[in-house]
Formats: sequence, structure tokens, C-alpha cells
Amino acid sequence: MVVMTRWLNPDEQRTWRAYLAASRALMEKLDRELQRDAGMPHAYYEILVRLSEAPDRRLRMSDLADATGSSRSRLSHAAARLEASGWIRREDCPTDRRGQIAVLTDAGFATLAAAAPGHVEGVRRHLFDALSPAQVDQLHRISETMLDHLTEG
Amino acid sequence: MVVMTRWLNPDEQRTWRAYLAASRALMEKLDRELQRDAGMPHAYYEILVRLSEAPDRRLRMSDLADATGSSRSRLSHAAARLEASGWIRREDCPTDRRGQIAVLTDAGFATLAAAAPGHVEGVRRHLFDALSPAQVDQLHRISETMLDHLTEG
DNA sequence: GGGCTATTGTTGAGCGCTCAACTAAATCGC
DNA sequence: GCGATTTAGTTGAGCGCTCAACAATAGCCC
Repeated sequence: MVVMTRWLNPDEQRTWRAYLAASRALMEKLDRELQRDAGMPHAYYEILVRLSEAPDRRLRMSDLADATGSSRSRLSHAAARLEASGWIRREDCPTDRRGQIAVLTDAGFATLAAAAPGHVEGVRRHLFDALSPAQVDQLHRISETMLDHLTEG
Repeated sequence: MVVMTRWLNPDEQRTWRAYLAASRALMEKLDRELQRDAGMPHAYYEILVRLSEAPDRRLRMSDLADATGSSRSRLSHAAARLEASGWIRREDCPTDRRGQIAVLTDAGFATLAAAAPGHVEGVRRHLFDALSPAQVDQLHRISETMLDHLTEG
């Protein structure tokens, strides 16, 4: 049986294209700034942030993968690089012999501390400075709605 | 002189993290679906879409780069792959001997036509089905605002 | 407790991207 | 017109990602 495609109406079409262009442009700009100023891509910055917020700056690899919305494979590759840079280290998990615990090193923390102000300033300049408080609230609700929708059905 | 960092307030912090997680999750889902069903990443799909909408399904490489928000280098690499797949072809530009014109082939058009319904359905299911009409309008305005802000200052 | 099954994390191949360097041709300025 | 500058597009190295396959261990169930 042939099912008719539910095409996007003109409003949806415009919204989708604007959303795509805007989110790509934003992430590219932030990624480039972070790469230039801190020598790491945004994905790696996020890993360091999550580790820095964890108790003792340490997290099981799988928890870190969940926290950063990453696949285990992606995180493994990233961890290998971050370890080679001296920003994290991996330890055996005492309670699960399969497990690994990623630990933020002092050098990693220092790098993060040095990178954070510039990056936060970038997020503010490129995103929040453009939006009204009402729009920030709307974007928050929209994003939470999307997230719920994407991580259940 | 030391300048204090304008950190994000809690609302902004939550908004930023929700936005990051939601947009990453959405794009990953759509990219995976497109790769599985059409054998191409979303970026390549966009290139084919823009070509399909152009007069005679042909565009100068630089115009195509602008239309897809891509660097010239990225588009060159992509074009090489799309050409190898037989979905586009490149011709010399008659009015500028440096120029190249990307042309969507019949095979490329057919591939796009086969991929489009599934992809559009995905965009609808994963994004628009979750949002109210008011939210769609908000997201549209927010995205346009971001885009203006990012592509001028 | 012994065999399934599920989970944890890693690995390698291959792809798409960025960045910098480059060629070639058009255009500007005098 | 001619040198200097700008623009169009490509290239290769290197990085980060996905995917599939894998080893090792944990948990389940009879």
C-alpha cells in the first residue's frame, strides 16, 4: 500500500531550514574558537566539563558517555586522545573488572579552567546576546520537549 | 587588566545544555536514518536538495557552498564523493575558466526522490510532532535571529 | 555452579571534516 | 596593458566520528 508522504508545510519548511543553518553556524563558530583558543573540539571540552563536575573529578566511562550523549566507541577514542594529551587518565574500576574510570588530571583541570572563560563568553556573544529573555525561555522549553521526545519513543 | 567572565546564569546554563543535547540527538538520529536508508549523510542530502531546486539542477560550486553553508573545501571533498557515486557531475563554467558547475544527474535525482519521503517523515516525527504550532513559530524566529546575529557581527 | 545472555570498553577500517597550502584565472589600480 | 591582489576550486595531512567486530567480565536462571 502506498502511503502519502506528509510533506512539510511552508512554515515548517522555513523553520527547519533556518534551524539547520543556525545550529550549524553556531556550533561551527564555537568549535572553531575552542579549537583555536584551547586546542580541543567542543566534544572534548564537554567531556572535561562533566569530569570536572563529578565527585573527585572521576566518572565511569559509561556514565561519562551518558552524560555527554556519546557512544561508548566515541568516548573510547576521545579518551585515548585526552589521555595522550595528559588531560585525563584511566583507572581500573575496583568493583567491576570490566570497568574503567576516567579521571581529570590537574593538567586537564588547568586547561579547562583556562579555556572556560573564553568559551562561555563565546556562547554568550553568539547565542544569548541575540535572544530576549522570553526567547531563552522558549528555547529552553523547546529543547526539553525535543529531548523528551527523542529519548523515549 | 583582568576582565570578569560573564558566566551563564542558571536559566541560561540549563537552556544551553538542553539545546546542545537536543540538537545533537536530533541530528544524530536523522543522520543515522539517512545513512541507513539512503546511504548518504545529511550533509550530502542537503547538497542534492539544493541542486534539485536550482534551474536546470545546476549550480556554481561557490553558490552551492553558500547555499549549504559549507566551506569550499568541504564541498570539494563532498563533490568528489558524490561524483564517484554518480549522483552529480562537474562541468567547466563557460564564463569563468576557474569555475565549476555541479550538475545533479538523473541517478542523483532518483536517489534523492527515493530518500526524501523517508527523511521528511523523520524530520516530522522527530521534531515537528513534538512541538506545538506556537513552538514552531518560536523556533523559527529564534533561528532567524541567531542566523542574522551569526552572519553579521 | 555452569551455561546463556547482557554489559563494558576497545579496536580498526573507512568516511567526512578542517586547515593550510596550492594552482589558475579574474579583476583592480595605475 | 601589466603587476598586484582577489577569488574559485582542489588537494593532502591529520583528526574525530560511525559501525561492526571483538574480548573480558558480570548477572541470570535452572
